[in-house]
Amino acid sequence: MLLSKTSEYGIRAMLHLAGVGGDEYVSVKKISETLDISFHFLTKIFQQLAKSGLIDSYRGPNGGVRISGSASKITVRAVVGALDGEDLFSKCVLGLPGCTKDHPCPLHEHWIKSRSAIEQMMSEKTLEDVGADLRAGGYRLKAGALWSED
Amino acid sequence: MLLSKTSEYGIRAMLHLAGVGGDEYVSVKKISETLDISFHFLTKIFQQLAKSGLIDSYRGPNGGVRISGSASKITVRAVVGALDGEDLFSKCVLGLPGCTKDHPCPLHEHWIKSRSAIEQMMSEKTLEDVGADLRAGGYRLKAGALWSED
DNA sequence: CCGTTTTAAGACAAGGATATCTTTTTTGTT
DNA sequence: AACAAAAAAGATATCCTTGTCTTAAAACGG
Ligand code: FES
Ligand code: FES
Repeated sequence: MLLSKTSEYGIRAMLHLAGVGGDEYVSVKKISETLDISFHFLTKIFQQLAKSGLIDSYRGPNGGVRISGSASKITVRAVVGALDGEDLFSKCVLGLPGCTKDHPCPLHEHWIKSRSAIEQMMSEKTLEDVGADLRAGGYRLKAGALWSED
Repeated sequence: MLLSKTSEYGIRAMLHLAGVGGDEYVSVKKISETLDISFHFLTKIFQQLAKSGLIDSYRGPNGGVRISGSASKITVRAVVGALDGEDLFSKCVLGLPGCTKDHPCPLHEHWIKSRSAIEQMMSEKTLEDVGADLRAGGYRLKAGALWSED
């Protein structure tokens, strides 16, 4: 699998926040119910995203999480980096240590092209872009239903 | 991680066999020592590859494994398919069930392009091609040393 | 001040991937 | 026939990811 469940859930949750828009705090409970993701697991994921500075969190009644700063400055690439780390974007496809042009495995030249394509794809998608797509309709963030705010 | 350890090891072992060339049986023990891969684990992997028809195996003294049929007909793509299955080449990047144009997630259009690029990269690399590359020199299949037959 | 809502943090359980070990079966050699 | 070499098969162990549960801390409203 390309991404861990942690990243899959984390991206879906962040894209959902982008779709909702605004700078209101949304409770993790609500998000987990809307997207059919385990509440406790999602809580852990948001804690990681908070430590990475991608979200703000606030406790107490009407608390929750929200995208930190501007959604136009955060990319899917950043979310993956915060949750899964840099391995996908830096490591050898065969798992050999030190993937460089000087010590290539037989797939190196081809792999780094695909790897860059993935990274670029994730880097050019800002949360703001996806939020607009979601609101325009036709896309989904969970099984069985098109996106809606709640 | 893109590929499981099973696929990483399996590809390295198959590429090694391609580098050795010929239709002699090579013992799994020898391969595991040459590539620094756990012998027992590699045995399991070759058993899967045998069931998929990508290798022949033979027991007893001077037995071992060899590429089945022609190395020019087997691709890295086929090895991954046999060991990790088709998920990488068919599933939604966000893990949603049923990745199709009709029920797209917000990353669908971009992801299927990257996904196809990966599949094509792996499909155009035959074992024969890589075997020739290895023998020409300059590539590695293990940490710390360029490829050699043993 | 007290109770409720919410995130934070930590403990724990279930599962799969990875790794190791032992036994069995096949084959070749002496 | 006896022995050795090698893959096949199965049992078990270790680790990491995933998932659940419990308790603590913060914030708000009455
Ligand atoms: S060394 Fe293998 S992809 Fe770079
Ligand atoms: S539906 Fe998500 S990649 Fe196709």
